[in-house]
Amino acid sequence: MKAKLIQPARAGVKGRRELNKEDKLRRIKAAARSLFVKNGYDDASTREIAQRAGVALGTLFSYAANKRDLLFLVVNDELDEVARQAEASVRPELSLSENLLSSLAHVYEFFGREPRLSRLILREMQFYETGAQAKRFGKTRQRMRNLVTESVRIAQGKKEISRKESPETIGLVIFSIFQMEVRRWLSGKRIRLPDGMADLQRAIHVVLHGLS
Amino acid sequence: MKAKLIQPARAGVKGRRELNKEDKLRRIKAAARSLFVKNGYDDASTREIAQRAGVALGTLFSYAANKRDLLFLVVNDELDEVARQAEASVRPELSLSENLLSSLAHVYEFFGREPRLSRLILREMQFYETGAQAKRFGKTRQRMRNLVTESVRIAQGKKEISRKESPETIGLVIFSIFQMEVRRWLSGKRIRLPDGMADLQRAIHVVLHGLS
DNA sequence: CCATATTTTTGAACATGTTCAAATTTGACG
DNA sequence: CGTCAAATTTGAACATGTTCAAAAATATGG
Repeated sequence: MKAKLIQPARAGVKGRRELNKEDKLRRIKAAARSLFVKNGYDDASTREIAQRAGVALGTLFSYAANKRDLLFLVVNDELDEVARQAEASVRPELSLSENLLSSLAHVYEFFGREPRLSRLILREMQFYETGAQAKRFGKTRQRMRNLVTESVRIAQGKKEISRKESPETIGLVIFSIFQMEVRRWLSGKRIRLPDGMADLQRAIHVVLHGLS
Repeated sequence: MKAKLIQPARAGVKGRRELNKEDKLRRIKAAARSLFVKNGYDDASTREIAQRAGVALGTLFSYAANKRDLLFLVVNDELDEVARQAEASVRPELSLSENLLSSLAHVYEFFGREPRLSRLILREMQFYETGAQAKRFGKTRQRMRNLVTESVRIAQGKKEISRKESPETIGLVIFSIFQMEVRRWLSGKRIRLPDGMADLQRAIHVVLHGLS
């Protein structure tokens, strides 16, 4: 392993090289996004994406390891922002149900914006772990799962729910339900936010109030 | 729509044509299965599958609409059998927890047999609805979901659990948890049946006994 | 500004999924 | 068996994801 021979001239000063890269990345993201949405994953060709971004075909693959990674490249920034909003919406004074629904509403809103793209994401993310962008995606999902667990912990602290089970176990159950509900919602013909949230609320209600 | 001009000579008598098709289908299934398991989905080439099955490349695509359908072609028979076993294991005299775990154990056993293939199935099935084999897969999944709902109905009939929620709603919640647990199990490094079942049991326990 | 090293871009080349017109095989009927 | 029509198979042809050696662009040091 050789050390890098060249460092940026001065911190905070961007050379031509860095500026060009940033601009290319922006163009590639925009081109990929619009074609994924317009044509779907399989019918969005890398050649057309490259052309629309104004770069050669090979350049695409120096910005994303492969086509799947290109998909994650498109959405990872947006998902980070969604996770941030979700985290910000948790309040200790609210009930568990209220906290869960207000956090997860941000995710529903995001996935509902481009259902077609969202289906691609949910399909391609399954068991996909290699590639820088996929790793980043996994981190964001973990943040969401931790957020649910944290809401559970708060509720247990207020004795709103039993402490017989660990917050991690309960959080995992709720997060599982959430993930499958989102998939079910996006599988439907008409994708309306209130319908999806109502189904989610009903499912969470079953867990919170139990079957005894 | 023209009616078929030619019918089999006599019912129950198979001509050369039909026999050849059956044999080719068997060979194609076997070849596809072994290469999917050995190389994974992406690295199992249709050319190599065709060669191993002793047919031309084009023939493959008259037996399966596309590569994904080829994957389902491989497992649909086995999954039908799994669903049958799961249905047969439900007994009215058992507790809900016992019924659920003994049904779903058959599915765990199946997916645990070839984890690599199972991951492919779970990934490729998401939001995939076109193609004959995919449709058949969906039917089998629905059977499993109905089975869970039926176990819930039995438990409600015996007043083992509350009737405040419909069996469908409760069944969906449990089925969601099951589906995500299987995925989580198959994502792990070491895939051991007892571990997976223990996690599933813990998750189901949370729902059954609630958080009040 | 020049020479040189490093980074970045390029597109031809390759491998693979899928299509389809032509060739082959099979079945029906005299 | 010979003839014809339908079903089935074939593999060349095409489009697409991905690689990589060569070319171009940029930074560094004199």
